[in-house]
Amino acid sequence: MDYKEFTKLYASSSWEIAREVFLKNRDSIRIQKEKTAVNNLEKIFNAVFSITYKKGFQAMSMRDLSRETGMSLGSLYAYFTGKEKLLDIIQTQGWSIIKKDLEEISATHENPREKLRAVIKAHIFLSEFFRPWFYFTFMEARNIKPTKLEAVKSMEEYTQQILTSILITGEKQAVFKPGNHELTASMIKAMQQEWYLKRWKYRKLNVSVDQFADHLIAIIETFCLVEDIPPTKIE
Amino acid sequence: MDYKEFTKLYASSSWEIAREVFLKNRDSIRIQKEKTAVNNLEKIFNAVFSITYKKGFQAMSMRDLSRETGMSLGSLYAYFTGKEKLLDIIQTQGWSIIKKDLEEISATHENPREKLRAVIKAHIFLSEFFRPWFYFTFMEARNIKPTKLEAVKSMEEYTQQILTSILITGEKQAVFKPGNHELTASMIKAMQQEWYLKRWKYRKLNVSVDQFADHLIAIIETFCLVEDIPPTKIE
DNA sequence: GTCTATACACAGATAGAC
DNA sequence: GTCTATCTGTGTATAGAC
Repeated sequence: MDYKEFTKLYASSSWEIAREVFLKNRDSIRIQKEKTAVNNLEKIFNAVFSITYKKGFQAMSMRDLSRETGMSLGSLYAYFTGKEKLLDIIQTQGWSIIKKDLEEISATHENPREKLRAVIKAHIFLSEFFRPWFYFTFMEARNIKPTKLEAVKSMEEYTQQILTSILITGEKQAVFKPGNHELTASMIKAMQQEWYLKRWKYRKLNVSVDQFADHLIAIIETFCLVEDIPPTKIE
Repeated sequence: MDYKEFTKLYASSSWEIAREVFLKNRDSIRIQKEKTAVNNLEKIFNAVFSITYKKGFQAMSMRDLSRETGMSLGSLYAYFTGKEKLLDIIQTQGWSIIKKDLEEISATHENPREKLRAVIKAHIFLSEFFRPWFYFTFMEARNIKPTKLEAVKSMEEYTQQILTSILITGEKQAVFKPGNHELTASMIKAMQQEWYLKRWKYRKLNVSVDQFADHLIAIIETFCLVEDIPPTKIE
């Protein structure tokens, strides 16, 4: 599967994400009409991403946000009770996107080798499609309250656990070599993260998301596979 | 070489770093006595790292810094002309540390295989020793002015270039396989970065910096080396 | 060299008209 | 549902005593 196919099958649109946020937070949002609310939420999120990419969430003032969205200060506060709540909404939704799609994909494949490929690719493709959400959740993780921070860390451990268990299962089936699977899983995560943290670099180098994912998989398969079956034989 | 040996050979102390900053910025620092200035600068840097690790530089107030250092607001402003200047000093010094030691090490080895190992390890060991500097320069890179930001990006490209050229030289000498070396170098950098961005994870997993570095090198050598010479044969 | 006290700008947030 | 006008706290930075 390449990125193009992926987007057709899995990715929900930016509007659908905003709608999900609206439904989840109806009690704290003062707007009644769904269409208005969802459209403006979408506008707000895009503005937040655009501003914070350059200077971070703390440095973004509500006046910045007002200018970028074209909405007044007063209006903004009808969509969230305060700046902190806005941060919380985006963070929570970000982690929710990651978790949902990753679980879906890790359930669909049987063979460990294919499963490993599918999960690695899915995560990279997701991070490409929802790059602002991924980037934001990572970079602004420090700004959330300690209680929520624990949730973030366990989320990191959870997604790593998915990879580790694939490697362990593969070893039992003699598909993968023995080794420190936990550490290998960490390295995979590190490389996946690179894609959304340093996009400017890959745009400059003219590396596509498909190339990037294939290269990562080549490195990991060379390291993990018992026999080096040429990649063309499967799929 | 392991981490313990490395620290004996290369790393300059926290005090020496502060002294270097003092000498570089004598014109903007209002304190005359070297000993006083250097001691306080060291205290200030440690306080900045401790506070910003939790909430970021923008969220750190000068009052926070005053509390953490035990110095008054007025005193702090004798060491730097403003908060922005403080950020600039730390960023500049951070990049300077990385550049200096990396150049030194990449010049010391001849054989491409050993050179690749040495450079990879050196970067990881450096980031362990100066973790607060590395973490800070990465996480707060967004807060610097666009002109300086270009310098940061070219720094990233420069360190990557060191790795790429080792891989290219190695390919010419038939030590490394052909491939997209630029992309491989990127992946190495991504994994190196993981060490200082997610230290909490490796502390929890009980992974030492030596283990981490060896695992990274094993992955990369398995992927790049023409023949898989057992690692014990060299060094 | 370091302190306390203070100036002044700008942030987040709300009230109330439309 | 959205706007403008405004309140109040906190931030950076400085003046001037010690």
